[in-house]
Amino acid sequence: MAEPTPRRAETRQRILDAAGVLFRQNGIDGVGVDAVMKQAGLTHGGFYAHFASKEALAAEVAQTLLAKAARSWCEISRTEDPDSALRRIVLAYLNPEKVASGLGCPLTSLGPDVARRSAGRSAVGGALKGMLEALARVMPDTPQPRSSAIGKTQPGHDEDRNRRNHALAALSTMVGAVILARLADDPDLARAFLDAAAESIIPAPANSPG
Amino acid sequence: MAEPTPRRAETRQRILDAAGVLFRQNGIDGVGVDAVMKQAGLTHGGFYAHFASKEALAAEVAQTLLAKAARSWCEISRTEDPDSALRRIVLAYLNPEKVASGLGCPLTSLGPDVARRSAGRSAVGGALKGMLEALARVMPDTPQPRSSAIGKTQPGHDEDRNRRNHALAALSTMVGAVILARLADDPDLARAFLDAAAESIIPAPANSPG
DNA sequence: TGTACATCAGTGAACGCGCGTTCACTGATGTAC
DNA sequence: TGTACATCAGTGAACGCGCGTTCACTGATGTAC
Repeated sequence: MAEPTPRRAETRQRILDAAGVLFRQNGIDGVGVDAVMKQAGLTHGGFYAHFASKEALAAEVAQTLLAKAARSWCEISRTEDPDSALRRIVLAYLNPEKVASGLGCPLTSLGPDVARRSAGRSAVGGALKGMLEALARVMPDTPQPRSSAIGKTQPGHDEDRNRRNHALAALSTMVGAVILARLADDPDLARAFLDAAAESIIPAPANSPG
Repeated sequence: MAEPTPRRAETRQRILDAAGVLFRQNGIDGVGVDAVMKQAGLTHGGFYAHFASKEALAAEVAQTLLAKAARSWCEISRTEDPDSALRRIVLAYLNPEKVASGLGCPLTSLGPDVARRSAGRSAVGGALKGMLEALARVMPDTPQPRSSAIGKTQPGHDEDRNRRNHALAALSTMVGAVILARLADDPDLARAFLDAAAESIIPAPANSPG
């Protein structure tokens, strides 16, 4: 009931960090509570003093990592001009070494797993919207001219809607490219997915997303 | 050593089909051999007369489903003009009911799971390339003009490279959009991912990918 | 056509194992006087 | 400063369970004569 002891909170965080690494690399079902606690430097018995269940841990891991990504994108979108912010966000997301490490955005490693668990889905909902808002803020408006718009909203509204659609598509492209790059047995093909995705999102010529 | 009996081959196919449904809906680790065999109308003991292990089944399920998708795309790309073929392929992939069912392309449900298993990765390599080739064949060349090309290859080569890059990015977008749509707890957001992805891939105005 | 036998697909009991979870206990930390 | 006690984070043995896998067996199918 009282405030959690500093030490307790720190241990809890260590468990979250350990699970963040292991779950992304091996999948939620591919890692036992035992392994998570060992990675955190503890024994498995103490786990349930910090989390109600392994499922609760998984949901919180996804939520925490996604919220961290959303905060980082918000920060970048506020401190840089839109073009360079977009560039930085996209190239960091598609960085080949990060992709190969299996770490990076949990959407690419845990997406389908989290989507199957209702606890997971509701946990990540807010962070996902945060990522989309940050991304929409740095998206260029209408890179290619759009024909036959229905034109019933005020000017400015359409721009926002357009930027939001670009953000939705761009996040889809990034998530898919990372998953497909990890799936490709051929390293050249893996790299090609990442490069093609970066090129399709970043308007200016992009030579090397490394 | 001899030819497999017709009955044997048919049973094997029933197991593959059952696993194709269950693995996509619940994940590979979320379904036991027991459940697969029950869904196929058999008992669990007979499984190992048809497959060496559950891992081998998983790899073959992914390979089979992906090869089927590649064949379907090839067929569409050969029998229709590129624009309508692309439209049909993309709208079928992003169909909201199919997405909600959890069936459809195994890349979206099993992608990260398969990517973690080396047997899985090597099993799907060929089919993945087949999908990309079919997609590249129906992709429009340079929807937006590309500036500062290095221009050292023959004309025609650049077009191919460009179409291939579009195919890589388009497949990434489709895979990501389906995963994110399933992850979104909000049905409007789910629909928005699918619509935005379709609109970003299909050049002409696309009103409803249903 | 009918009987005897070989083949083989599928059954279901059994195995060991690792998982998620519980709980009585230990040992360290912090407070009271 | 030092002792006695309460609190509490973490330990590790134990639990039941479900999983992947094996195997002796059954019952149906097909062949030989």
